[in-house]
Amino acid sequence: MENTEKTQQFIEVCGLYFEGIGLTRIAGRIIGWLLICEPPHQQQSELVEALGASKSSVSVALKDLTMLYLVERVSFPGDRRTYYRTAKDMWSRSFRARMHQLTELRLLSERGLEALQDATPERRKRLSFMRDMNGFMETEFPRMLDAWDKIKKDKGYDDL
Amino acid sequence: MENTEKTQQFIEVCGLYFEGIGLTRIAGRIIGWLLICEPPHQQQSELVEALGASKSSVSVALKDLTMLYLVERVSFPGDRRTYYRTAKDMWSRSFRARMHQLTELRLLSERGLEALQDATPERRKRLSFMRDMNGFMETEFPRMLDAWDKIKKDKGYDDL
DNA sequence: CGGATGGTTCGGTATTGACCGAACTCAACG
DNA sequence: CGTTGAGTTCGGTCAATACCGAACCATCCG
Repeated sequence: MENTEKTQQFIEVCGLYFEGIGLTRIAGRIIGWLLICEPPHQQQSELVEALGASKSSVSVALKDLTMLYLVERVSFPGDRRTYYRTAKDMWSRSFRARMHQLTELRLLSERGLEALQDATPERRKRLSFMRDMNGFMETEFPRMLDAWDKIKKDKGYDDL
Repeated sequence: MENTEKTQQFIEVCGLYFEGIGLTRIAGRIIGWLLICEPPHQQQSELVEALGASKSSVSVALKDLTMLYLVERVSFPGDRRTYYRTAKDMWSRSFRARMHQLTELRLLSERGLEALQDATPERRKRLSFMRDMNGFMETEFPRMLDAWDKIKKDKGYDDL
């Protein structure tokens, strides 16, 4: 497959971005590549080729990405090879993952409040605020996702 | 200041949480401590004492946290020491930081689309979707924050 | 049974960076 | 002045981990 200067850059920036949010650089590059490649499903050897990474790195990165539901495995009848492509719900999935951080924060605040059970309301205020704000976001977030789901259909993105 | 088993645990969990989202463990512990301490403003030496960390680590962690607007410096007339406390807007600040990640993702997708200028719409679809979804979230997110801002007032959290 | 192809696991290397202790700077005060 | 306290900067150490190459496993063909 062709590989222009610009696509190459795109892949690198992807690598850096996803590395920045906690994945590895190679995993990020894989995502980048899977976002632009044709066809959209690729086998490991193709990724190795396209990214100039080692078989082993690609193998483990794909396993991680699959675990995170960012990438999914695909197979075709009469072909024993495994292909990979960006997962159907990868984006809403990662939004939900982020939402989960909200929950963690709320739980954290509740834990703190428990530790300060007998303290004055004034002292507990910082934690109460933290709990309430994250609780609010926790309920609003799914609303946003639902709203997007509707728009998504209208825009003809059903299959993504 | 007293330091029970439970508060100690809270601080450690905070350390781990914030380490998990990209800060250092010590920075996380500082946040944890500043969320529950009395008075809510502390000087470096008190943090060193409370957390059992070194002066240097606390110094650099506080600098980082201050740069990120998660913690702010406070001073009092007639007292030349510097105190630190959780920043007034630390939570909305970190929400906005997260929102910024949405923007980065959208820009990333636009970069990819540019690289695929001459490709078929079908091939560009993955990136178009990514751009549109993040764009949508980018506009909805501030709405959520505004909504919270109103509720916040009603709940008597004006000063946080 | 080879042998080729596709993929995983393992050991080692090299980089990164968090943290600490010690040395240093700077003020204020005796 | 020197001393004390508050804070920063520097150098070094230690732990974590991303990545690679090589060895290994499995499955299908001739």
